[in-house]
Amino acid sequence: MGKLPAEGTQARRFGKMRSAQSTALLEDYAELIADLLASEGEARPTDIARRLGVSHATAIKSISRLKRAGLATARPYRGVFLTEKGHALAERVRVRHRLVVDLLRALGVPSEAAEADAEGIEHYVSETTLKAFAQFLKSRE
Amino acid sequence: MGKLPAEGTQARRFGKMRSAQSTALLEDYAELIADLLASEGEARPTDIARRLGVSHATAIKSISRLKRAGLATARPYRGVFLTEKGHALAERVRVRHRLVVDLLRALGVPSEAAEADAEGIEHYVSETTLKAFAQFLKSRE
DNA sequence: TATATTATGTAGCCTTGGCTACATTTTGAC
DNA sequence: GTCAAAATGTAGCCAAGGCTACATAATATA
Repeated sequence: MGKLPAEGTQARRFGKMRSAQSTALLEDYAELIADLLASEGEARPTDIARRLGVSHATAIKSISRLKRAGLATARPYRGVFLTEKGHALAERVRVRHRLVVDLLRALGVPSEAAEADAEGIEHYVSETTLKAFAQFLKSRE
Repeated sequence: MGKLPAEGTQARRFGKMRSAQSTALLEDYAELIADLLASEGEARPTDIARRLGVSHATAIKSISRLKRAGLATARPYRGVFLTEKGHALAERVRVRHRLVVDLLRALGVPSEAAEADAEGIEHYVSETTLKAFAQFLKSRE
């Protein structure tokens, strides 16, 4: 059976997980907005909503959270843009996403599953683990 | 840049992620309750709360969700038990957790980071990816 | 046994992140 | 330039999952 870790250790792990969970959504929005800006030249709430599979009302509400977090700016009827901080986050997320997908692929996970699973996994991978992933991929070349 | 996947594909991936997110907590509770039952002979709300790092009130509320989901039973002041369904879930989660930790370790992630990250990652690993993990580990022996 | 401590349970509040329904603004087609 | 369609925004609802504060039950100790 899963021999129990010390109470404090276990509580700390779960706490870390909960905080990762709360930033996961912001990360996804930032990454998607960056992608839309790059490929379409603009990021409109309706497109964001369609791509995330949520209602436009939900997307708009989340966008205002991004604004509150200092990650995005948006004026009514004028699309969404990322702040410096938002761009930096999006870039970090993009790199991490790529790394997770590449690792899964290297382990023999089919592309579609790798892309889909990475969407969830990426938010919970620590720097330490990311380094190990990169190392492993490099050693494989 | 992250070339955008087709709209529908992307929306489906995010939807899957959201549904995984909503079961993650139930999975964690089931696993922890199983561990406590195995090692202590009982699973008390206060212990569960301490191990998850939440208040006992939060734990009790979550336990009632487990009951509603048919995963657990509990009578006032008498501890928490798992139903058949709850046990089955806990067992599946335990196996998956082990596999994820072992894989991370095999990739060179230090134990503590592997255990901590697995806590978040495990909920988002598909059957397909799990199989690939097992295969990879086997090929390494 | 009486009492203090600990565990459990309840109530009520908050934020997040979904939704629908409705109002308003912009845009595009005539 | 008008008017219909599409996009955007607002309001209000819900459940999940946190919390604190308070009440009650069980247990351990003097």
